[in-house]
Amino acid sequence: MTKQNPSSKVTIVEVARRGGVSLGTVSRVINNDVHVAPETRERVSKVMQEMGYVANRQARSLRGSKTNVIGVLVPDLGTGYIGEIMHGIDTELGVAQFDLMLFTTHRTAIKEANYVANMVRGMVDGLLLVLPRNPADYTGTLTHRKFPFVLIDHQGNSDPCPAVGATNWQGAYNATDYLIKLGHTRIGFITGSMDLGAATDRLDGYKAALRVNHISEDPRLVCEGTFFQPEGYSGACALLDIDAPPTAIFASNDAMAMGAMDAVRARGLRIPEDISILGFDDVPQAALVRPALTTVRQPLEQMGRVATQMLLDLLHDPSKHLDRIELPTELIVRGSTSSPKDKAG
Amino acid sequence: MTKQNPSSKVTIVEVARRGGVSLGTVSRVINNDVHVAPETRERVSKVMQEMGYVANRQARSLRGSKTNVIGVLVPDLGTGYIGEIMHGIDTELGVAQFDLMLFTTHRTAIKEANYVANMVRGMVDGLLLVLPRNPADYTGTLTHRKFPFVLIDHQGNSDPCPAVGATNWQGAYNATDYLIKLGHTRIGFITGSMDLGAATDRLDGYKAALRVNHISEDPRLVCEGTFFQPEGYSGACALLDIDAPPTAIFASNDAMAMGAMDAVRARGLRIPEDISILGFDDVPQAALVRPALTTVRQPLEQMGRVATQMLLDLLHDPSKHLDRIELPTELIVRGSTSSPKDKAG
DNA sequence: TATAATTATGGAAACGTTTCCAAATCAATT
DNA sequence: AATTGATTTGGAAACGTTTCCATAATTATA
Repeated sequence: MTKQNPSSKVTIVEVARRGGVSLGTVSRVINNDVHVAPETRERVSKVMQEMGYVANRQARSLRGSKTNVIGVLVPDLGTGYIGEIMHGIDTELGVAQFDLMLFTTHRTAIKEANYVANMVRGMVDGLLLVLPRNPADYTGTLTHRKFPFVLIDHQGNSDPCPAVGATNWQGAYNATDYLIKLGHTRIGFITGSMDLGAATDRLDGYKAALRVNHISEDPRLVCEGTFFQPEGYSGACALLDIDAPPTAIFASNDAMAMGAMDAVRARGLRIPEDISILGFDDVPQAALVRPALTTVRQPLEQMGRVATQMLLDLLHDPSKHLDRIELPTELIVRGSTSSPKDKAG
Repeated sequence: MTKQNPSSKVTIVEVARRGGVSLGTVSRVINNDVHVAPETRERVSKVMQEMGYVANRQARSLRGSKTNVIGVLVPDLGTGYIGEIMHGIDTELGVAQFDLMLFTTHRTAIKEANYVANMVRGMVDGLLLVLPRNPADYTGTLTHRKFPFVLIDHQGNSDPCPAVGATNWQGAYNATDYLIKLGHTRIGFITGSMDLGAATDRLDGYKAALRVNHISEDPRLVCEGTFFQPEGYSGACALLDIDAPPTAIFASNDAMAMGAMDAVRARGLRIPEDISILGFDDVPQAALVRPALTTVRQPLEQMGRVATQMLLDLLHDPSKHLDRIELPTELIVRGSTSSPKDKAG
């Protein structure tokens, strides 16, 4: 390696001088412009390599008015759920040679909408909004300003806009139907945050499956939560305390399902022999826990990938009109569910 | 609101024209320069507000050669461990008005070192390296180029450089000593990746506590893992299968401890009555699981905060010489540990 | 009142690129 | 040999700031 002076900044003009060409030519070499003689290209390339040239992103962005960076707004990190989505986003951005700027909601809880509208302006070419809480606050502004964005995992209960979600209703329906087919008739349900479309859809899917199978709804079997693990614990406790307790508990996400598993075990009951437990999401941990959790798989990683592709599409052709996409959920049967043991036995 | 034309870009020159002042004056207003008449300041501020002016980050960075962005390199996301650290980083960056660019290692596994050395150049003012695998690859380059960086949670087994860690040895020592004081004499240990300093330190702390308490080491009680949950499961199974199985299992992190809990329960044994389980890290989930996990708390959030402060310090005064900092670990006693039941009983 | 000292403002250069236009080189056609 | 056409290259403007220097305006001092 003959790197000359790695610490001092080597710009395009240095390269031009040393290569005996003009700025324009160097730029053309960098950007693979056709209009440059093979011989020149090679010579300039060699000089760049030797000098350890690295393009200045700000200058490039300033001139070209695109940053090759996309912003991702997440509520927090550290959950398997977000982790999976991020993985998908990250993978797809990697192949497209984009970088990722991370914004977390907890950091600027108050002025979130303003933040999205202003701060981000000029720093990123587009925005991926993961699990937005009240997207109506910004989707209007963003649409109006023609700023490219895609929502991930939020029910478009307002104006239609580019979004990626999963078939929550169908997933919950299938899972409930599966429990019924196993022989369960009293199935407890722990909801998610009912202000989220995903949560209401799952509840509706559950109810629909009961109805279709001619099982009457029992309000005492439905217990409200907000997607956090401790509510799975307390919810399951409440469900086990009613007169005719359920033989299966369907939690609206895996975190609550794991809380429910703990509650069931704390009562000295066995899973799945005494109580079946079913979750939603299929976070990586669901397969690692014992017994492994039967759950409705949301293709989280894929959702991240698809959303990213949509956004890149949008960047490429801003006039393109994209709408909500729903990816299919899938029931993953593992060890936490089985037929109820015979009551008479 | 009298925002004029939010979508078209309003620059400093527009503001200057409309405010009847020069570019320089507008810039001074923006940057709170003292040399501007109060009256002028107010007038210009009002114009900026009316026109919805937002500074262009690239132009600013280009001129000032600082981006107000710091880069964070993480192995992956979605673990509570990383999540906590990120939270700390994020909080501290928030108050300092910095933004966060995220790079994940899994994305560019191969050329990680090159990536750090080049791609990042000019995009960020400094780098936070979380759980770097082989930092020797880049610390050299970074130091040489005088690029500010701080390592988080890696044993400085090579040259001294700015880093934040925790007292792994002491934490493991204390935890083991606690188990011994409870009456345990056969304590199983599941290691982390032995290529990481943190893992070897924990093992050494465990051994030291045994030695001090005159308990002879039994190699069969030490079982190698790499910090992943399934190894906690298989490790615990192996430990339970030996002739005189342990009455307590100390896993090198919480993920493996949870795997071990599953294994113990799968054998029909109770926690902590039959077997005590002890973890390391104190991830949020440790408190949520039942029984709640006794563990050695690493102040992860604080480690993220401290590292960020160090980096910001370094940005402010590049000549400053910072060294490794170790934050104290703390034993958090919860429900997964107790005295061993009397063998004779 | 004239001069010096202070403060506020305007003007222009610079940051490192990209891109457009014009000039120059070269081969091919008449 | 002269004209045309294609290809390669140089030169300069532009992107939106910040910062430095000089000038203008104001106040204080002699």
